[in-house]
Formats: sequence, C-alpha cells, structure tokens
Amino acid sequence: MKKINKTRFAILGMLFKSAKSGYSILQLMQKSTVYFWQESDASIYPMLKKLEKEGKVTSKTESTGKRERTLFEITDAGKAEFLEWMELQPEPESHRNELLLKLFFGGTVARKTLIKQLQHRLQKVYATREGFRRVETDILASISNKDPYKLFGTLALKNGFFHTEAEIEWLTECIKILDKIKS
Amino acid sequence: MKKINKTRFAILGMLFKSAKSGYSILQLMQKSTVYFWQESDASIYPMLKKLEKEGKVTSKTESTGKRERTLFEITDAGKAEFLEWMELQPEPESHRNELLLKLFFGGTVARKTLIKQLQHRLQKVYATREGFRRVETDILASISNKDPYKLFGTLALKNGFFHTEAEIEWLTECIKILDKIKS
DNA sequence: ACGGACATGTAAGCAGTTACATGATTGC
DNA sequence: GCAATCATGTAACTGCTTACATGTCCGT
Repeated sequence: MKKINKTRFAILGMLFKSAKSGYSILQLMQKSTVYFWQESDASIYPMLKKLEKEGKVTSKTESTGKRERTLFEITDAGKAEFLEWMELQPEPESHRNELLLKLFFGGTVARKTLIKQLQHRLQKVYATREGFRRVETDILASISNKDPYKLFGTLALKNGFFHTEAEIEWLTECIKILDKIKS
Repeated sequence: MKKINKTRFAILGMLFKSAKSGYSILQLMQKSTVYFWQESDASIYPMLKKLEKEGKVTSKTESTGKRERTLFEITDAGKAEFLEWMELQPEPESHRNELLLKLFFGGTVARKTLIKQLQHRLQKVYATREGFRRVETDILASISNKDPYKLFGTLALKNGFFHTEAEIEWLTECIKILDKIKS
C-alpha cells in the first residue's frame, strides 16, 4: 500500500471555504493546526503548483503596488478529491517517541540521566499546555459560536488537553518511581 | 539544525547488552518497542553495515549447517556514541494526526461522516489497549524483577495506557457532542 | 511436500526538511 | 534607516518505505 502525500489535503481543506495565498495558508496552519499538523514552508508552494497542474486549484495573481500575491481557489475537482479523502479512514501512522526509546534503554545509564530527561520533557509539556490555553483564549474565544471552526477547533484542542494531562501524569509518576529507587 | 538518523541508536541500544543478528533485532523491536518505535525491515541491514564501516559495531558470521547468521557486537566507540545520545534531550518531533486534521475540516462534511471516523478510531484504540494488555501479561510478566527491562518496559507501557485512556475519553466525548447536534 | 518462520539483502522512489535566494512593504 | 513581516520560490539532501529478490530450515 503506497503512502500518499497528505499535504495536498491540508491545503485543499484550507482553501475549501475561501481562496487564499500560499503565505496565508502557512500562517493559518501556524496558528491553528500547528499542534497536530505541521508543514514545512518549502512544501506549500510546490504543492500548490502541482495541484494547479492537476486542475484541483486555480490561481490568479493580483498586485498591490509592486507586491504580488497569488490567490488560489479550489475547483470542483479539488473539492471532490478533498471530500473523498474526508471519507477515508486514516491509515495507521507510524509513531516514534524518542523519550520512550531512551527510557526503554534506561538500564544502560544512571537514574539521574533518565530523571533529567523526564523533567526536561515535563517542562516542555507545561509549555505546550500554556500554548493550548493561549489558543483557547486568543483564537477560539474570538470566533463566533455559529462558525463551525469554533466547534471543531474546540474538539481538536480538547484532544491536546487530554493527552497533555495524560503525559503530565505519566511523567510525574515515572519521576516519583525512579526517585524512590536508590541506584 | 540537521535531523539525525535515529535508527542507529535504536540498533546500538539493542546491541548494548548482548550481540544480536539483524533479524533478531527486528524481532525484538517487533515485540517490545513496536508501540513507540518502529523501523521498517529494510532499514536495519544497511544501517548495520554502515555502523560496521564506522567502527561502531563488529560482525562475525557463524553457520549452522548451510544457514548463515551474522552476529553484531557493539564496540567501545559504539557504546560511547550511544551513551552520548542518551544524555541528549530529544528534539521536538513533528506530529501529524490525520484524524484531528479531518475533524478540523469537519465543517465541510456531514456529522455522520465524522462520527463514523471517530468510532472507527475508537475500535482501533480498543484494539491497541488489548495489545498493551497482552504485552503486560505475555512479555513483562515473564521477565524477572531484577532485570532492568522489567522496570523500563513497565514504565513505557504505562505511557501507552495513559494515552490510550485519554484518547478513549476524548473520542467518547466527541461522539457524544456530535451526536447531540442535529445537523 | 509444503507452509511458515528464519535470514539477509538491493533498488527505486517519494516525502519532507534544510538551506539558500530574492525582493517589497510597514512600523518604529 | 532598520527590523520585522509579507511573499514566493529553488536545490540538494536525507530518510524512510515499498517492492523485489533469494535461499534455508523445521515441523507436520
């Protein structure tokens, strides 16, 4: 089973409701989907061109003074492809958790190395939780209740909160257990 | 910052305590780290050769009848590299959650499409939890309490359980919320 | 005799990232 | 005047996966 490029669907989804430029897609992703879907800058522009060649989007260039801006609009073919993908069940994603791998090999190092790793991660997770809270107050709060993005953004965010709490609990417990063992 | 290949560390870690063949590393990963660290079959053998060329492992071929088996042993240089990595803080890993992306674009499709997706995922998560339980009873239970793998395996597994429970809670709540909304 | 596990690899290709490159506009 | 942001792209590289390829040994 061949793996298919999903950047295209992220882009098509962003264009579904309104036309946007490559840059504004990047910005939108940066502030809305960054916690569960990341694209590197370099992947958007080539994919937009590819989608245009395939007839999934059309573009029109507009200028404000000397600055150019290419607006992309999704076509019916693009909408069809996107909606087809929306019906598909996500393929199992391969996960790689470097911290768990290190913990798994924990027998090779001193306990305090592991504890340091776990504590470092704990700080990161706290920061992530703060990030979620900021999304909640700064972005979601400003969206009208009637906008479907409000509901779906809230649900996606809740996923982040749930897993963040799970991770915090787990880290705390791990640290406690490792602390207790004199090594 | 350049991304570095971590397959090498997974391999070095597996070889740290005892020499193994490529095939048995694959098997070991399949049954012990598969839930948080996956390697495709094709990546192990070339990496072992590369590590050998770098002097991080040595190999000796032994034959049982006509079947050959190449055992790899970690060198001091290999151990040094591995231990250095153990001290490093993991880089932030880019995450991509296709289900959340679809949910985020939920405004483009009927509610029942989303509910179907969520329920499908719920089934998968239940299966994963079963998998964890099997690891717990079949593998961990058979390891001596004195073996450090017992402790670290248990902690890694606990991570799986925590996140699995978080995911189940979240999915259940999402489904409930979407069910309530008549669309 | 045959299927499944054992055992080891190669080749091709796509996806994704990093680094590089360029220039305009806005706000301080 | 300068920094930050706006705006768009290319080239090179690495990593990883898929598909392919080959042969042995063991249990039934």
